[in-house]
Amino acid sequence: MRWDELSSARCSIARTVSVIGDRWTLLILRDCFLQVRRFDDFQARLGVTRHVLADRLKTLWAQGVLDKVPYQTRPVRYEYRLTEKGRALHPVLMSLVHWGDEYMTGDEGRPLLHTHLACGCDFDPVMTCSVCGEAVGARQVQVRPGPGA
Amino acid sequence: MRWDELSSARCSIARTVSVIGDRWTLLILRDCFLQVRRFDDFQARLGVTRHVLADRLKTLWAQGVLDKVPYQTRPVRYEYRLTEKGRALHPVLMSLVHWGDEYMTGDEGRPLLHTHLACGCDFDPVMTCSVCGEAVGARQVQVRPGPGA
DNA sequence: TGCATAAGTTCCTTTTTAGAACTTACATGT
DNA sequence: ACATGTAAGTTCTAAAAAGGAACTTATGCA
Repeated sequence: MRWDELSSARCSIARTVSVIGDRWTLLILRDCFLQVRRFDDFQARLGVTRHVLADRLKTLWAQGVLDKVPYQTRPVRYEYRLTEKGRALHPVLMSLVHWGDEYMTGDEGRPLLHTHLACGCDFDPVMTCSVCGEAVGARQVQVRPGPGA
Repeated sequence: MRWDELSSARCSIARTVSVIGDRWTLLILRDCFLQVRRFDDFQARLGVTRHVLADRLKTLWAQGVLDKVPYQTRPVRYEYRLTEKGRALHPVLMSLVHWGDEYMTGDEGRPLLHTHLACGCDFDPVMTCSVCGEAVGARQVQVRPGPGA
């Protein structure tokens, strides 16, 4: 399976990975959720080469994950903002953060704390079942073919 | 920031991405959750080159995400199984699946359905707050430096 | 002996990335 | 007018990674 075939695989993970399954793309998205919006800001924060950054931003825009919004004219310059489709990646990023907090944090403690504004508390993300609301573990999930299989 | 510097960044996403932020690694993990365990099975299912597969499995083993378990002697052969650290990546994979189901599925419907064995229903994963139990949206999360910042 | 199996490894070519400089279209200060 | 600065890329070359196919190792089986 080559990279460009991934998006047509009959697998939602493969399709998602075809859009965001890249080291730099995930870090760009992290910064998007932290309100970073401009080319040079991404570049300075990430240390990615400008070439790769331009390529990844173009892909994310083409996929409808990011929107280009003009923030000045003469010359026209655009900033990048998450679309609704992009904001829907929030659980992915939160899952990545949580795993890093749990398994990649040393004695110094976690780098960032997250506050749930609705209840005012620092929290960890918990993956739950949309039907019964209980937390879902890996061993409680069974998979079977769907209509698109 | 070079790739090998990622793991030492003061960011849990960067640290997580330094382990699993690769197209093939994510697909390998997908197959691990689907009970694929042997080299040739991964290779046949993914179509990844054997070279890259060997490299990614070695990295995942070195990071404690996969365990090598001998399943025969003469010659000794090992199969790869998720460790507890590896199973903890389940929410990441479920988030990726769900986003793909929502945004990358055509008219034919989703490729796979997931049943929550505890309640017996097909479900979608919902990211909730560990404190209040409510669903958490991107705009209800505020970030601030933690002890490891 | 000859063929098959499983898990890699090796070799060579193609693609991607890193790093630094260059370009374009303006605004601002001297 | 002219030099300098800013933002968002683009271009160029060398280095690193990935693709593809064949080869290796250790063993079982006919």
